Amino acid sequence: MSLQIRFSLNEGLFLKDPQDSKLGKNIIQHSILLIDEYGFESFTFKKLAEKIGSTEASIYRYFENKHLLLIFLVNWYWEWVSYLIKVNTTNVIDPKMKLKIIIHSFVFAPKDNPGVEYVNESKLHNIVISEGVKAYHTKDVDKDNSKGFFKSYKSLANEVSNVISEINPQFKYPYALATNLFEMSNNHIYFAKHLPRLTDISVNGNNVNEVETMLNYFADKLLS
Amino acid sequence: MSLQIRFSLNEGLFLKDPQDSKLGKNIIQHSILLIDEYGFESFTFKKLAEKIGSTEASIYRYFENKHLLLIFLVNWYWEWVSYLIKVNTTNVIDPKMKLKIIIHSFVFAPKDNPGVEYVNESKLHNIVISEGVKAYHTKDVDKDNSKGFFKSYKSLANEVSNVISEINPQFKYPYALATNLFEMSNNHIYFAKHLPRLTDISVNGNNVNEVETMLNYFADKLLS
DNA sequence: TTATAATGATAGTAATACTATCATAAAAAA
DNA sequence: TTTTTTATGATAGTATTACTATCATTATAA
Repeated sequence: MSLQIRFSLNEGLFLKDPQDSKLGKNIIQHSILLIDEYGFESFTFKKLAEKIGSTEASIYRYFENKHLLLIFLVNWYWEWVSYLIKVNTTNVIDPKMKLKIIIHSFVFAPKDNPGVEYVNESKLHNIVISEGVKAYHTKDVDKDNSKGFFKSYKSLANEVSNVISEINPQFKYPYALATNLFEMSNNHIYFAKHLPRLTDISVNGNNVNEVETMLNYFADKLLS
Repeated sequence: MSLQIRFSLNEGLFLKDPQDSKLGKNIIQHSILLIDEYGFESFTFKKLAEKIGSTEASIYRYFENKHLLLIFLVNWYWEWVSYLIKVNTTNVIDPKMKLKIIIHSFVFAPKDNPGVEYVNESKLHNIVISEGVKAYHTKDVDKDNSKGFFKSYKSLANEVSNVISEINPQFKYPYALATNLFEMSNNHIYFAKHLPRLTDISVNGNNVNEVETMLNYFADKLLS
């Protein structure tokens, strides 16, 4: 019954592809649960090993360190969003409609078809919202970037910027708008939950309708 | 000759106000230099102690941990920006002009009058850009927020949102636009330097003119 | 059935993030 | 000035983290 999705993520991110083995899938599954529960700083390979009844040494055979694991998860998420967008926009020609669907796809990503048994997309989305920026806010960012660790995000931004340029070829900032839509989405969901005075929208439970409305408003207005 | 600016920061951020003593000022001064140099993760109180010829124990008498020190620095930065905005917008009545000056103030904050001898505003700005998000992306965010640790940022966002509402009282997202201008500024300076495919602008040296132009364009368009 | 690869078990190390205690120096009060 | 208080320095110690190394065992594939 379940989709057998398997993303080709940058091979530098892992020592051994975790998508290929039971233990690897376990690492992915429970690292998502634990990072969501403890936060990235308090998450350790030791806790993870205990949780899955394995050992630190075994986990280190898959990931060099927890930072690369985080980048892996974030990439997985963006690949998943790209996949959703691709599926939802096939046969859509109107670029305005496309952008609407794109926005819907990533704001509601975790609600749409949970596709892989060992990935809790909703919690992964929470991780991207709460910890995602830490993937590229490090002193290693240039080194990591040169290894292609952010390719998933960059190619997604590229696709969205193309749609933006289709809507309005004169618009000067298609990349900035594309990334800003993603960043705003994550930021304002986070603000609504934790720092509500920094936003106008509210998120009740996991109802992110207001975020979608806001992003559509911003996009429409900027591209008009 | 130098301005004797002294910001009243939330007292929960420190055990002893570092602005009150030679050692305290040394801690601030060199923590900025070291965080800028090593990044927040690799920055330790031990390294800082060595650098200023003091001891870990002494630094712990000022700050409970490096995370609170980071929040302190970020707050200091936002107080500094608030101060600049206040100075630059006195006697300006036109809200559109006000917003232009606000944008200019925070994009060029480090270039305008370095005001405090022991704070390198330019490097502090770099820290806010590279590490600032980590101040509130933690599992303690709600606890920290309830202690008022993010008040400086929230009150700045509030002031800017008031100007936005003056320009266009019908605009539905004054807070979101205000915070987005700040976040975009930091993000896209960072992108331009490290992940250029995620933005349209470029930053040559420390020339952030294109960022200012972009933010003005976004603000104008959204509020028209 | 034997080789090969994957995992587990255990141990060990350097660094981090602290806490505690006591001595000394500097500043303020008497 | 002398005393008291406060700030800082020096040193030591602990639990945890982020690994690395080695060897044994169990699956899997040849």
